[in-house]
Amino acid sequence: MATGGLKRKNDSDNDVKAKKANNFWKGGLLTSMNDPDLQVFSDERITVIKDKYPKAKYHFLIMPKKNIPNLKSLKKEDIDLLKYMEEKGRELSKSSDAERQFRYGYHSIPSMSHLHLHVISQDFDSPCLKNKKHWNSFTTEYFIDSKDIIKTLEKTGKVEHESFHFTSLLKSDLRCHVCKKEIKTIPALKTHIQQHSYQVKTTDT
DNA sequence: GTTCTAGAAC
DNA sequence: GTTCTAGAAC
Repeated sequence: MATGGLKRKNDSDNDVKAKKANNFWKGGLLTSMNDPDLQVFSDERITVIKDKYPKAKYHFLIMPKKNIPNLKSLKKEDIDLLKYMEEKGRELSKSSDAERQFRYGYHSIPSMSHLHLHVISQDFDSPCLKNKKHWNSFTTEYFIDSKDIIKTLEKTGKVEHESFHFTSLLKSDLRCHVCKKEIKTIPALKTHIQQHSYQVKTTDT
């Protein structure tokens, strides 16, 4: 049928347009980098912004000015830059709240383009933390410590991993990051972690 | 990455 | 009936 062929062509055109429109958000970090409301620090090598949808009381993103799309594009020559980013992150968390526990790391499979180091306090106390993917992306091995990335890069000259393993981690059962207890739902988990709020301070360990 | 919302789970 | 999750977004 003639209309059949025409319809298919229009559909595929629309698919291409839709895909473009639907993927536009992936570049959002480049816009956020230059947003004065989000930017907290900038020098010749890096820009630091507040995460637009923070998943804890303190949640920063540290990005190189140099265009590094993802972990896979890292080269040995970037080791100093990665160390500098982590160091800046530690300074920043100390000046934000020296008593609070933080982690410094990368998502194994980030949603957005442009390499970004997460600097995130371990209270996970935020209305923007809403679902299983949010939780598991910061509390399972999906979150890779900066130190481990640097170690791997130093040892092997690259950072690569099997994506299926990490994708499946996002679907893991919810577990408290402090006491490892399994909690059935996000609302129950959010209530539960409040009782650990004193433990995610670094003063009395 | 978020928003929206259908329908699963309770 | 309400809470909660999970998949589409043209």
